[in-house]
Amino acid sequence: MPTWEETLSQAGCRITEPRRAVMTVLAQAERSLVPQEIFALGIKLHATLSLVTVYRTLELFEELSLVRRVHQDDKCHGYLLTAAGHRHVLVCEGCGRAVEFPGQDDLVALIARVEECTGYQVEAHLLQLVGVCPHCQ
Amino acid sequence: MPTWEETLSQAGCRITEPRRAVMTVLAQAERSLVPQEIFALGIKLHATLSLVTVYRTLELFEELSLVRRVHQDDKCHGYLLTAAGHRHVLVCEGCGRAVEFPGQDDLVALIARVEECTGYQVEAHLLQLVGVCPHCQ
DNA sequence: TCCCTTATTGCAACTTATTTGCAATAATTA
DNA sequence: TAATTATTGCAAATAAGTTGCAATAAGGGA
Ligand SMILES: [Mn+2]
Ligand SMILES: [Mn+2]
Ligand SMILES: [Zn+2]
Ligand SMILES: [Zn+2]
Repeated sequence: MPTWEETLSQAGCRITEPRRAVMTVLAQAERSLVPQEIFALGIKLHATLSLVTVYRTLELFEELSLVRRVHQDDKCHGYLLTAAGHRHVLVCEGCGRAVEFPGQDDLVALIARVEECTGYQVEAHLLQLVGVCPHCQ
Repeated sequence: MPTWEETLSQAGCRITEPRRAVMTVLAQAERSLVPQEIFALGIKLHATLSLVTVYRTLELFEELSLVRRVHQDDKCHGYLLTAAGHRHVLVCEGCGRAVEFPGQDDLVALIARVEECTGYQVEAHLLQLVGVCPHCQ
């Protein structure tokens, strides 16, 4: 698996200080962060970082699948670094800490059944679990 | 299962024209609608309806589990009438038409495994499928 | 290493989206 | 029908996200 720098380069994008800052912040985070939070932490790493750039960077990173967006009841636009190969996320409702887990196979049967019943052709899915992390129990 | 009017009454809330309008709009919708859309349709049923009231009504309805919020890549705040007993939703990426389907059981094994692996205690889940409806195929 | 080209940034201004205070209104209950 | 009080709509305030544009800084080649 390529590094994020390689992914950027191969996409013809430049590796810049603001992008480095955003990536570092996300890499060190132990829960999903909203743009505002990423900005607040990122400005410590790159003094001239702007919120606008955070938005643009997240959009780019999401396109390149470097980050994933998590949906919660309250805040809907938290961002999380994408773990390689994993697809699903489990978020702690106490502290927001999130872990990713594989499990594609578990849904295959379910999806087949739903397709049969509804006539829809399922192309993607969003599975997100909410719970309490060991820390918060 | 109680009607939405009963649910409201039992919660000590009043059954008003604006709320009736919002509920009617959602009941007639064949896809999830954002507040703005609900307002546009609702004002035809209740001429003095305001967008502010739509927001407040949706918040109330969501608390009472009368409506559910669907999360999509683009718009994250679509609302859908809650179908009794059902938990999951399948949204058409073409036209937005949505159907709900049961399937709690399918996730039991997966959730047990995830709890084991992560130490989290899973309390809820968000499973949303995206596909193409028969209409759009 | 220095230059050149051009992707990227940050500012400022703008557009939505959502929230809140408050007086007027309308749904209940007696 | 009247009294009570939840609810509404307006106006104004926030918050969230977007866009135009000139200044800046990657990074490929000389
Ligand atoms: Mn999955
Ligand atoms: Mn969302
Ligand atoms: Zn926690
Ligand atoms: Zn469709």
